[in-house]
Amino acid sequence: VPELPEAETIVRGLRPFLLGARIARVEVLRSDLLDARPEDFVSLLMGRVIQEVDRRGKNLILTLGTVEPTPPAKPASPRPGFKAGSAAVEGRSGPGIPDRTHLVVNLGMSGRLLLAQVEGDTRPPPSHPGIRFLLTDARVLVYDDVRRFGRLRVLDPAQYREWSRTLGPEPLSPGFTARDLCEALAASTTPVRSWLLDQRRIAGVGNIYANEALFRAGLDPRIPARRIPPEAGRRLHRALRSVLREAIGNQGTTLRDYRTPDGGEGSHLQALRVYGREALPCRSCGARVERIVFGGRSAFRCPTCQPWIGS
DNA sequence: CGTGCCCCCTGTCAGC
DNA sequence: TGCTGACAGGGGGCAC
Repeated sequence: VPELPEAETIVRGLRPFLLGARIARVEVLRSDLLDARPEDFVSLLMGRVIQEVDRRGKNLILTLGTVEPTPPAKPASPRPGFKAGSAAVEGRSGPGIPDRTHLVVNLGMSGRLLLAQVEGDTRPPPSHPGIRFLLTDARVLVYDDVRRFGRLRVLDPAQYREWSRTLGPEPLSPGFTARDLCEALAASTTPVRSWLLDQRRIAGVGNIYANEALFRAGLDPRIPARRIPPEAGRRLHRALRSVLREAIGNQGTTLRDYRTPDGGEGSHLQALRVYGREALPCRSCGARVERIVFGGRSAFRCPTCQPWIGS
């Protein structure tokens, strides 16, 4: 489910509860969720403290700090000339263990990151737990995923930068301009809906918001990217940003699996203009919305509001 | 390198 | 009621 607005909602919901928490133990129940060997995955996370909770495209990013130095059992009297810290500050990190690591969580179609064992929690327990992160305060962060299309990986800072570089710009960042979009569109012949889904081009857009943005911009999803004139490219830029912002305001779109961190549903479903509305009247002109399948996925289009451009 | 197709996996729903 | 096929928010691998 999770596209950018859903990932953003999850991050905002979890952040206040996770910052500063320490991972005491990690249980891998479904190792096919990992690329790494389970024992390596676990050892990279054990004892670490969650310092940041963020998002990159559709991915959730937990930045984990070095283990805090364990206080010595008996306070050793500092010897003269002892440099405070060099060993202690590194904590348990030794050769090959970086100070900071990033846990990258791709939720696939049905992944959820849930905080369980919380005081007074009445939500049903995770139905398909895949990875359990046991925190030192007895709470448990659970990665739950019915279809197991999700992936979790731990990257050191250099690997993280390299991975992040393979993703396109964040569509909501101020640095992502209409001009950038127009120039990038001009370089490809692929249908614009497929173009928008490619994470290397823009990070975070999935099938729902690609279709919704194209409706708002008045563009047929099948138009080759490079045939979109600059004027329409600017409309698409504005449409993308507005639909993503509105969806975040609505806490995302719950079609089926997606839930906000507190177990609620995102309310953007009712705001959708074309996605999933095959044969229903266009909200703007009343014409029948049509479903077109290409690139192996459904696209939705109002035939009058989204005319084919030139040919 | 870019593009299109298949597959990963489970659940749900429409149609017979 | 039960079976079968289509389809679902994603993305990696492979052939062309």
